[in-house]
Amino acid sequence: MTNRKDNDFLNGVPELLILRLLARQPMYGYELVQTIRLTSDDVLAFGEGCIYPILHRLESEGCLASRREEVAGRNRVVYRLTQAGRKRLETATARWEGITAAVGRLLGGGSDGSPFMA
Amino acid sequence: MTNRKDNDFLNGVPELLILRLLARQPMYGYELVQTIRLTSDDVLAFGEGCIYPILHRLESEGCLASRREEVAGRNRVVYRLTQAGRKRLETATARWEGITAAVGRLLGGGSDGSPFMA
DNA sequence: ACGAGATACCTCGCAGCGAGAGGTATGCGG
DNA sequence: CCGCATACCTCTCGCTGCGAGGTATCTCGT
Repeated sequence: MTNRKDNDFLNGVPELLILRLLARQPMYGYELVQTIRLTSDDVLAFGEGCIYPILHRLESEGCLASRREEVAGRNRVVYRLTQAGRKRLETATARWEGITAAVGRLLGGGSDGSPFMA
Repeated sequence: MTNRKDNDFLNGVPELLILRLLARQPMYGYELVQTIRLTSDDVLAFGEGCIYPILHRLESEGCLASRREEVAGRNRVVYRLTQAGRKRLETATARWEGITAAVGRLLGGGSDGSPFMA
């Protein structure tokens, strides 16, 4: 109401996290959503409408493989990382680290002025 | 070619960096663009079409104050942070740190499984 | 027995933001 | 004198995450 958005502020991050979590162990969509929300203490709270499309896209790109599982009459689609997915995770991680490092440099940057027209 | 985009991957970050740089010292738009690009070794390279609108918006929101400067026949609009801007910088910084911390936790997270359905 | 809520999957449309192209003007170096 | 760097600006496009909406089953409290 007061503010248009409350938590936004990211980009490509959902994909990175999905990749990373699936590298650790196979999981299903709903579990990923909860895990991200719980582990981050609600700082990161991607809706299912954000996660599922990414899952489908990553699978169609060969980064994930899925397998249906029947647990207590409930249908789960469990995803695991493929080799291509592992590769994708590496580049995504590197990118993220590069960005946070750069932002950190700008943020923490000493009292010295800008390198432009020094 | 291969990939549609080469460097995207952020959100709200430009605003944060502008705020932070202006907290250090007053600067003009073009200088901000160059400083961010140079300091980050081209990792972060926001175009002018990204920076100027943010500058205008932040000023209209009272976070920045501008002053025209005539240097060698060249017109510069120098911005400085207001008190409100300082406040905004604080919350934006806190937000960014919260997010990177959360992502780091997810990324580095030990071998222990998800806290969901432990 | 029944309804609410959690589990589990899915899709669609909106809105915000950054990217990039395009546009103006001046000063300086080759 | 042409082009590049400086310096400002605006507009449109496309991507992506958000929220709302939709289905179905199982469980727990009442």
